[in-house]
Amino acid sequence: MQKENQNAVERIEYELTTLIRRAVYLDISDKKIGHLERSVYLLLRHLDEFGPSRLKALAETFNLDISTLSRQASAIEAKGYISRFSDPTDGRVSLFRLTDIGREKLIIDKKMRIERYHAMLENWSNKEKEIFGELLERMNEALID
Amino acid sequence: MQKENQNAVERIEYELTTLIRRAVYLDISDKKIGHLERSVYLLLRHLDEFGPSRLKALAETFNLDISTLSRQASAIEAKGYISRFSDPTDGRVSLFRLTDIGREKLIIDKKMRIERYHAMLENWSNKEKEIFGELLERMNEALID
DNA sequence: GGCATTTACTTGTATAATACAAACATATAC
DNA sequence: GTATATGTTTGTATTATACAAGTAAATGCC
Repeated sequence: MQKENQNAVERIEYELTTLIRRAVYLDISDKKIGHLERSVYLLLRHLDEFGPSRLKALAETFNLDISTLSRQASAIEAKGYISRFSDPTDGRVSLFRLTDIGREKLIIDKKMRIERYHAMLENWSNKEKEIFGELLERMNEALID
Repeated sequence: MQKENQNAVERIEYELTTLIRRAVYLDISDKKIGHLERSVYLLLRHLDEFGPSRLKALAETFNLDISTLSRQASAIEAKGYISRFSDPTDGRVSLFRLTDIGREKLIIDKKMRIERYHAMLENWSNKEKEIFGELLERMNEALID
């Protein structure tokens, strides 16, 4: 039993390492899903899901330096996908929210991503997809430090 | 049924995107597993598994430009983890193989990675781990273009 | 058998994402 | 009201990457 368990974990380690390499590549290749960079997609998705956020909170969410988020957000703002407004209770804070254009772009890309996944997983049963989603969610929980 | 399927795929899309962000972060953070960079680990692992390889083949394996692999390999060679020798049948080709030190480093890091995964997945049943490994492998198949 | 073309790799250069540190603006504490 | 803390921006350095030019070796063709 110990041995089987060892093998299963070893396989997970191997496959996850491979998956990350392939997925990161896919994201920057010609076959990239949609039009938004992964970082932009994640930021828009976060604002859509959690509402207006400040830089510091976004940096923590994405495990990136605040300066990095500051530049990312400025770039995305320049594209018109998010807009900035001052926190009325604290003049130091910039809050960002999705613009209508940003929401539209997000919806389009999300749709494309989901379609791509549908195609990749077309020969999986519904049950398998459900289980995979659940296990991935648990894996993500486990990845939080 | 269509709806459930849709939700399952949506969840997979969401969780995978999140997983990639977390895993990439983990890899460069203080809590990084082991001592080797992910790229170095992957290269050593590949040489261990498939034997001596040339740059072009490695670049294709990792979906990276040959020039990138050339620099990576030189750096890893300088650390003494791999060594270079000429293909006796083709003087243009450099072949790389693991050195004893490289193999040792690989074994150490692999062990640490597997231990970390063991810890993260400690409350998963053996059956769940097996299924997750299998589904990840199928996902990786699906990610090949 | 020697020149043209192809192949494998290295090196030069540019770009993008990132972190860290310094600067700046605003808020809080005493 | 000044000193300190907080939130953000900007300057600088580093790293990973791609693309293009250069170099060395092999292959093809007459």
